[in-house]
Amino acid sequence: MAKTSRIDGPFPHRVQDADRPSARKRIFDTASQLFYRKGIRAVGVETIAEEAKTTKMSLYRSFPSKDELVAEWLRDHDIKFWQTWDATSRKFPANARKQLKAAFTLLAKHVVDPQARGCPMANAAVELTDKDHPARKVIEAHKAKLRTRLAEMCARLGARKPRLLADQLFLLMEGAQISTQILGVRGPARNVARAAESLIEAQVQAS
Amino acid sequence: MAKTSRIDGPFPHRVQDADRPSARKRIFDTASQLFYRKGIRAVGVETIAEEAKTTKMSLYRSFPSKDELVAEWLRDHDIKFWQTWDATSRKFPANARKQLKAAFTLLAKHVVDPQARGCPMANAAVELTDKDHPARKVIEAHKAKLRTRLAEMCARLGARKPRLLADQLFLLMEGAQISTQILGVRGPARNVARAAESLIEAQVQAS
DNA sequence: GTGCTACGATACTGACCGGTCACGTACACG
DNA sequence: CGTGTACGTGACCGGTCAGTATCGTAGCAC
Repeated sequence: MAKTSRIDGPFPHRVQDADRPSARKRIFDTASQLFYRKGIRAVGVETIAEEAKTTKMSLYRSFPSKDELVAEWLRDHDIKFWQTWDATSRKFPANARKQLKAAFTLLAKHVVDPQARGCPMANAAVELTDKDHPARKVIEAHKAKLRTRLAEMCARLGARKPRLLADQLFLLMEGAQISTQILGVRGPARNVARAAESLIEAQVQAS
Repeated sequence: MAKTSRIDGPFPHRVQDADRPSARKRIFDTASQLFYRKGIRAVGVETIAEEAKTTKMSLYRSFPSKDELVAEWLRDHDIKFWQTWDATSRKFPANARKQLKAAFTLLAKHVVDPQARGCPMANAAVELTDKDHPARKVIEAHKAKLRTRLAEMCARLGARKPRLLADQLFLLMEGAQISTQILGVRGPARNVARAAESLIEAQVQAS
């Protein structure tokens, strides 16, 4: 409850060993990795603290609860996701078709990484079945935004039914993320970009 | 370890109250429901036993461990899944196109059920990150079979690249299952059948 | 110096986890 | 009738869970 610093404190008060990151940052980074790799429920707070070379008390000084730490992790993922998304889009200004293609190329690259374990948001949604878990609204907002953004792009590239095409592309993205976790990098996920191409083509060419 | 009856015993030895199902069956059915609705890790063996109106001991008399109970649940799901699949296919003998369409109609119907929480197999894959969990090989075998079956259908309906189309359809199926858990029945999942139609059409019409 | 801040160490709570042991009993079949 | 089987009861195991309390201390600002 008695929270102190928000992000990392106004500035690092004590630089113990040269530029060792703050306990909060170490905990957050460690938790992010472990949650993604092993799953949320599979990782205890004690494990996080040990792996971050600190103690459970430091964890609870920086985060009100494990659930909030999870939500915080996903909020951070959301921010980084859209940063990457926007950076990729900026490479092709005013060309929604190429922007969309770039997004799928990026996804295809991620999905082929053997380290990858799908989408943190979707995975968390599967694990956290409790409707009022603080992370759930983060997840829902993230995916709703993705859906909207896709629809905007589809509209800009002149799809006949932008929202329909957006939903179809959405399904491909989610499908690719989940299927790597089961059938690996040689599974169906590697054809996600071509599937997107096919769906887009079907909606832009003259019927 | 000391397992006794396989499926339900040769025949019900003791019919306590009229036709009350065996403890094993009650446990299995209860566990199946709870695992699906709340998630695997979220449900303890004690909870299962209570809900099944029996005790933990009866659970461990019928199943060697919780992990094996989970695997058993998924094996059962696999069997029922293919029973439904085959029954649906039989309605359109020698017409792969209609069979495929029927499969997606079935999926679309399931995905619109507000009770549904996606695919038990995929969800389990997300939860059970341990590579040598007994359930993992069940999951992988199930999805590999699905991929193969789709490819066979795509070949039969005359797709130009059957395995590519199968993978694309696979992604749609997985995407629909996962996205209902986040964006609900009004989410992208409701357009899964139309997406499939579009992908199939792109591969059968003259290029 | 004083005070404040960030952090580490350790012990602890109560609840729950998967899994086991020992015992009792109702019922079917020979 | 006795035997075996399926099942219920309740206590129990060691371990882990999230979360808390207490105390000590190193470094900064003033």
